[in-house]
Amino acid sequence: MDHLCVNRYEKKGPWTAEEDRKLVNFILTNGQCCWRAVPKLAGLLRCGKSCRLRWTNYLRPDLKRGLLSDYEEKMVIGLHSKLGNRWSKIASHLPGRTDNEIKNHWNTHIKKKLRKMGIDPLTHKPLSIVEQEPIEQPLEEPTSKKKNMSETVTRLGGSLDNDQVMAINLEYGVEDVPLIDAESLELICSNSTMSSSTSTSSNSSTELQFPDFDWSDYGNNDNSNGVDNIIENNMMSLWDVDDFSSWDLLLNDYIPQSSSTFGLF
DNA sequence: AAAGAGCTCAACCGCGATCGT
DNA sequence: AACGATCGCGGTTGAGCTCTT
Repeated sequence: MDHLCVNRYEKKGPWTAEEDRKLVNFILTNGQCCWRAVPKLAGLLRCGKSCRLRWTNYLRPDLKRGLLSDYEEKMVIGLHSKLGNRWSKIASHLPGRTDNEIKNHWNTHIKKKLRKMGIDPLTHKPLSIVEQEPIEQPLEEPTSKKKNMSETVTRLGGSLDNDQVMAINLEYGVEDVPLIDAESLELICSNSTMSSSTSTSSNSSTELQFPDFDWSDYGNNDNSNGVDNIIENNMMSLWDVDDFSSWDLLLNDYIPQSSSTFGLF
């Protein structure tokens, strides 16, 4: 039993626009700290856990929205072959994506896709082989997994080159996709030279750009590991221009329309 | 047009890890 | 070292939406 959510007066279920507004306002003003105290201080009848979840999975301004691109999907498959169901680890390699989002996408799309292609989503081996072998947990054998991942990407017609595949493969990595405080947000918005495209599609055919935003300046990003930098550099190109359009809404005229935050999606 | 089936994803639950005393 | 509080993760659920018949 999680004693963070035991108060019977605490509200559950879908978040309202008003609740979202309160939480966003509070965090942008005060930053993230002590989730247990957040609901009380923000005037919410929610438990801290629920607030944290809502913020990390939905309200965080650095989140990408929409379906994963082909490239992101390939990254997820590759990372999954290496890390298994460690969704938060996988998400840490995909800036702007949450563990929950990746987990959902895996369960609803990628699993089926792989099965359709004759690949076992658990082992990343061809189903015909898997049927003859006892199930092998992905985390147990690092060396064979590198091969598996490469094979998987290749089978998918993947466009990842060897460096990218190796980068994905390396043990653990970007631990901290930096969170952004209110001050930083203002800085980013004022510095951003992004076009104000109004496209809402996350279509991978869209030419990708990313803002002139140096992540190393933010948060506790103490990754001294060069590998992480490689991964980060590769992944930064995944940022969708349109994601930053919501930041203006957050900071200026955020007028909630529904629980679908910011009415953008 | 209506009903049922199938799908998606936000939110919840429970557990283990970590931190502070 | 022990214990309670808090956090974060992965699995699961179910409401609402879309598709099919």
